[in-house]
Amino acid sequence: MKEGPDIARIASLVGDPARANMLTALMDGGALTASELALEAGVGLPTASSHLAKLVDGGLLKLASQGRHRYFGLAGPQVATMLEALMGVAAGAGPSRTRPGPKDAGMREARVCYDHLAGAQAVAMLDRFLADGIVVRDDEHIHLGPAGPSFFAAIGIDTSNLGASRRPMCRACLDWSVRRSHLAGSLGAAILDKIVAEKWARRPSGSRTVEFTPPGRKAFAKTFL
Amino acid sequence: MKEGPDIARIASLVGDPARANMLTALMDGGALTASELALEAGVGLPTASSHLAKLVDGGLLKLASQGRHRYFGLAGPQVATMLEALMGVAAGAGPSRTRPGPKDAGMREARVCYDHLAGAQAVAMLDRFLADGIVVRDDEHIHLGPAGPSFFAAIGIDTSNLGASRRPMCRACLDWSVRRSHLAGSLGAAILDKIVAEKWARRPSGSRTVEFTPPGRKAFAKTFL
DNA sequence: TGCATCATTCGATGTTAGTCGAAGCATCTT
DNA sequence: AAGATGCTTCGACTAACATCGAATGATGCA
Repeated sequence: MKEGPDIARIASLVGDPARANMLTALMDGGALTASELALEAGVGLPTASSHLAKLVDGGLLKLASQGRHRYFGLAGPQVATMLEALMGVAAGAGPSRTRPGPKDAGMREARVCYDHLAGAQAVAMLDRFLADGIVVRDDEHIHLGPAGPSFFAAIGIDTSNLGASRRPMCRACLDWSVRRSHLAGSLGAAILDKIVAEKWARRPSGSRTVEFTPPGRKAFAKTFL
Repeated sequence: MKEGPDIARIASLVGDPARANMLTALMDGGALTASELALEAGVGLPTASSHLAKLVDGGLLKLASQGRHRYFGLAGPQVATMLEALMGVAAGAGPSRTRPGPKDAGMREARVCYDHLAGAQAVAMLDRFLADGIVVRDDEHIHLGPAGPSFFAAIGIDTSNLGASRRPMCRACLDWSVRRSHLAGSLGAAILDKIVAEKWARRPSGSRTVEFTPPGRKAFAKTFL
């Protein structure tokens, strides 16, 4: 009767509210200490420690000990993708979706997903990339298209460098708010880096939203849309 | 502190082993009755009923009452996508990544997925069907192709009969071990029936593996590959 | 070396939720 | 109408686990 990977084991890890809060707090790709995560989850320090041990043991979190601080972060991009997929179902199937506040609207528009851009802007960007042959989609995988290298070279992103790492350059990541895919992988990360480096947008601390400045939004649209 | 969709709510739904088994059993997009799902999950009927009520209430399953039967199926493709993402993390981050035993190897090669063949052999079979125009794929749906009726008639499967049922004849089912699609639906079931009827393979009780006999494997390859 | 900070472990408590037997509904068949 | 089948509800039991207070361990600083 048991077939395939043990899905219940890791789903139950995410199933606890305290742990779920910790995981969502880490979805921006950063790493936090146990105390910070305890505050984030709204539980005491011993409780948080117990939860974190389980998450690390379960392979969802990776632990980086630095001196007396112990930083916890998501184990990898796959975990972030899984959490986004969960959010997509939760948003659609939620019982009574509390009306989206202004902050929530910003989240739908542009936010950080692990280390790349997500939200309506990110989905529109991938659409344009596909339309212009900058990337091509092969079933589930995404590859650099014929127009890709020159396009990215023109804006200062060296694609030949990105392929060197063992990490895939392009990946499709399902957007929970738009319910369509956006671009993840090292290329997606490089694009977010550029947006921040050019000061087109800023990332308020304590939130995943990405707030474009008025001129920054124009520049982003001109370059990527 | 609470932000975004209630991810823990639905993760905890998947977090119970019995419910997880039910959901994976429904990943081919088909619909099963409460009794069948109880058997699938390895729990009693009252327990299964309780679980199913929670899954429907949580928006993961949709219920189709037909007479005294009540068919449960996944609420939508997003749910399947989410489960797939969970499997991806579970397969990669699972601590019990024990070396695949002989039984597991058999599972990857050929197994039963509800009522049709799955595994490497099934994926190869669908590839051949697509290559020869026996079936054609239209985005997500699969239809009988121009060469289909005569092909199946030659081996004793009457395709005009299969369309009569309310159940779709062809359906794509994602294979968790190969990560590509194989053929489900009543046609897939008919093929598995033929394999068993011809005694090309046997199905050990208590397992989903399909064990081909040496001559049976040859006959299967000659006919379907 | 001593003190302060950060984090984990231990023990105890309370709540939640999965489980099944028996009974109750609803539907189809004869 | 009577029986059979499929499923749900009720009630009680059990087990797992989240939670916190207090104590212990680990690290860095003065």
